[in-house]
Amino acid sequence: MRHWRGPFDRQGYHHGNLKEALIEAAQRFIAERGLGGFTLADAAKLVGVTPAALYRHFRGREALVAEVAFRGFDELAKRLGKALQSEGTALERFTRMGEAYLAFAEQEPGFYAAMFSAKPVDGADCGPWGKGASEKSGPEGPRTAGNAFDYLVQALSTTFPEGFQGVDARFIAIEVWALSHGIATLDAAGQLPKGPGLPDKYELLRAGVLALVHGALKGKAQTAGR
Amino acid sequence: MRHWRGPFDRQGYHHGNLKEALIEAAQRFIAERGLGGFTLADAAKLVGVTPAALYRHFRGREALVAEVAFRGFDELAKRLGKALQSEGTALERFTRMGEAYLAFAEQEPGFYAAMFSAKPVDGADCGPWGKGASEKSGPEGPRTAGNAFDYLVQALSTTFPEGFQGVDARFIAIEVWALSHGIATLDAAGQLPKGPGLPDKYELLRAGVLALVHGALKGKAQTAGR
DNA sequence: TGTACATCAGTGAACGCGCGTTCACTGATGTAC
DNA sequence: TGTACATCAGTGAACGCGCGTTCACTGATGTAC
Repeated sequence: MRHWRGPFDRQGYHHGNLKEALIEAAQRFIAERGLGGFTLADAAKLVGVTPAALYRHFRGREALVAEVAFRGFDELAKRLGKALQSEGTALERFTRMGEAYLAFAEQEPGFYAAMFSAKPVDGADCGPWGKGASEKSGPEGPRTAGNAFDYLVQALSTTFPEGFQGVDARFIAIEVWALSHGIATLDAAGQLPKGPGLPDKYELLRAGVLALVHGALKGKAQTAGR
Repeated sequence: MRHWRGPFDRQGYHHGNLKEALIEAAQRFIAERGLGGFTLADAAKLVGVTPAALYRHFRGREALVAEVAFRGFDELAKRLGKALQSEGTALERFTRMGEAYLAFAEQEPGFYAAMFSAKPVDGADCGPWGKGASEKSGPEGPRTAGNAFDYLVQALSTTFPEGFQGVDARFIAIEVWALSHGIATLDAAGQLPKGPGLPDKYELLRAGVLALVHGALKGKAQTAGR
């Protein structure tokens, strides 16, 4: 067993860690060129391997992209989980989760694009509301860390233990996720207005989330019977 | 001047309305197959024309997609403007704008994908916050209907004339847009959770927007000095 | 310790395909006389 | 009213390219004896 020297290193006939290297290359190219601009030939070339070698590890292009998306959901869940378990008050930790989400989308555009642009593969259950990568059982036994959406619901319950006056926490969680996703994608597309007097995306999300949490019930009451 | 018989009709050597027909075909295929899955050959074939004919009307593929995006922003502005000027109370009209946005994204996925997935063409100023298609001057003189984002800011000011206690209406407008965009894109990707006890996207947006409007200031106060 | 062997990750050449784009050409059209 | 002409929208063939995928083959590796 040869040692792994880095994702794009290569010594000798066998790569040693081709699968991981291909995933990392795909992630990089998707980030740079978008999901549609990513090609297997590019990834293979970066890794220093013939395109055909890819088929020893993946069924094809779609499977590679699906794996990138899968890893992305896993990584996002990890980051949200970490923020949820960080120090400080519950509100601080909750706020940190939002920042972690936006930072993830900005720092890992390859992951993010694969996660939310790819057509969901049939049978794959790894969306934000799926069982999540972390629940799948691997050779080292099932990992039960839960998924990103669960983390969000959990954070809402912990941060606002008084509840939301009967409103389902999942309702608010979906709102929060949608706002986060909207901010992240508009920002990534360069369509989030910026300028003096306008808030940055972190401020935008923080204020928005708190408004959603505090205003949900009031808004509901005002439009009751509509 | 021959009469136009429908976008995909064709009689004789000259098409008569090829430019419009190509735009409509592109919109349809982008809706069906995504921006990356759309090809000029498909569009030309549907319209009943050689691919080369396209170059009489567009510089290339990118220009055609940009035109679709352009039309999309125009159409969206029209729909929002119509909702804004509809009957009923200010709040009803405001709510109707949100519904119009989600309906547009659902009914016109070709437009929506072109608008928000396409890389912005340099020189083109037709994003949600750009000058907008409607302000461009055409042969019949400048149309000054304004753009979609302006409509939103205007609706906020009209619906809540008491203001937002010093908070810039644009701030709230961006939040509302981001939430709308997030809900629309998650829904389009099939990643909006659905089920008994969970709200549909219209309810989600309506409650969320009202929460954003009413909760913005409270949220800001709570996190002041952070 | 040395050797034969099974395994299988990666090779390299080739495939069929469809893409966007170009080019000289053609034929329908409307207009000037 | 008829005819010559300019215009230009669409043709059709071809281009170079790069894609994802396949296939029989090869050579490095670890293991059994």
